[in-house]
Amino acid sequence: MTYRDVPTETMDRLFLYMRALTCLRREKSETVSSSRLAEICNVNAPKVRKDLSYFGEFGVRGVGYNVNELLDHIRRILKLDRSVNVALIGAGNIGRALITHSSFQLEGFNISMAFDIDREKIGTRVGSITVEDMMDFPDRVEEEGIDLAILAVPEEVAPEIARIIADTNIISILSFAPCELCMPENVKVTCVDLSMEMARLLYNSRQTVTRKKKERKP
Amino acid sequence: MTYRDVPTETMDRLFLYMRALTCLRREKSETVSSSRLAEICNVNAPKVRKDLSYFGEFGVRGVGYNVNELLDHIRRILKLDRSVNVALIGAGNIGRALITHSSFQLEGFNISMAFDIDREKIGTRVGSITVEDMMDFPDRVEEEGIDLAILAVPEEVAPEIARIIADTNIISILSFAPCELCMPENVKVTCVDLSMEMARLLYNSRQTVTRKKKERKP
DNA sequence: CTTAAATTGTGAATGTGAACACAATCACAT
DNA sequence: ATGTGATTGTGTTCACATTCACAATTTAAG
Repeated sequence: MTYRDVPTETMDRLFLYMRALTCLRREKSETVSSSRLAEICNVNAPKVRKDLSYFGEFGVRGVGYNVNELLDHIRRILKLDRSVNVALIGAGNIGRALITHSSFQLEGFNISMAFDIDREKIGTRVGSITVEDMMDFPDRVEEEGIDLAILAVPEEVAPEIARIIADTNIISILSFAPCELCMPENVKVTCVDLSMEMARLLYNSRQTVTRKKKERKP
Repeated sequence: MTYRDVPTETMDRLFLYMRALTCLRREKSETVSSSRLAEICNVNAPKVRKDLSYFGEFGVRGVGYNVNELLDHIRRILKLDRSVNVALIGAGNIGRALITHSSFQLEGFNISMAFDIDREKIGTRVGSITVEDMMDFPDRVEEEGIDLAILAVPEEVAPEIARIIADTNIISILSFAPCELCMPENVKVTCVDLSMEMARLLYNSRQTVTRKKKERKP
């Protein structure tokens, strides 16, 4: 099932709603109103309602939305109702942080394998995972059914690694290398660039007073 | 100087252009055409030209844009022509990764101080920085003129730390805690949630074939 | 000097998303 | 039962952003 006439922006916000609902569930909230949900996500209430209404009538008038129910609906819409297998490439500082920190292991994403090209690191353990040889990556990925790769290697080796990934059937890469990766067209790469986030953040803080307040993109 | 009638979206894309230009400069490119810049940023060429034209005429017809010159212009527009002082709070795995990894120390952002509440960590060195006591944070921040704080502490202590920050005049926080922080209205918080990034990425990869290609938001 | 190729800058048209007001619905108290 | 307060769902209007086509300008070659 694909949702053809749903605005791209709405689709985007669904991920925000998902995160907020996950928080609310953790806090044992039973129901949530559109205005509360909007508040958490930094949007406005009518937008929340309109967004949700594209997919059905999930709320109860006069009451609000059932947190668990709505979360399930959204997860199904976003095709996140099955858990996702993630492979980490690069067992350096970032890699270790990602595996160790529980907050990244959120809801259905589990980093189940780690790879490196460094002989020193291969065979060592990070958390409960043993670092494997990057040479074995293509075979192992197919065996284990990996959906997504996290690229946490130094910029210099990123292109080399990229070539290895390109030969597998992985089509989703989350990269920490601050550069363009050369990839086949069907492979989607998201580049995590914290300095860009900081720049945006800083700019917006500085504008708060002078500029008409406007909601920020997620 | 504020830019009143510039679309929000244009403002947002400026950060993308900045990153791309930084890359290009590193690769010693002298000039760049709108189409090449568009390619790197995953947008289209007319959009790049229109965006830039809101701020002046930076290009040369028949030739393109001078990389250095354009980068300077954009940095000035985004008020990033002076370097930004960043304080890290939390000297755990993430914190260490941020300091160690050179790619985060990008262009004008320097993490110059680190704080923690853990007695064990205070006084230790991370890279070239000595971890200080969080109790001293308010004073030290004022002394050193910190523009932005990175919050890389476990979720449990995040609210406590948030209160300390709230009493300083820091108005920009980049948080790795996957939860809402209670902050005064004028303080902007950007929450880095990698699992949400992963979810978006995965959804978009899966849609590539069935859905009409559409540019992704930055 | 003239022509061709490349590339920017931009006004007008088009498309898309946001806002808003209000009708519809529900829970609950009396 | 019935009214009241709360909250959702949505059609319409409006504002904003994107696209497109083309004029303007530059470089380079003949």
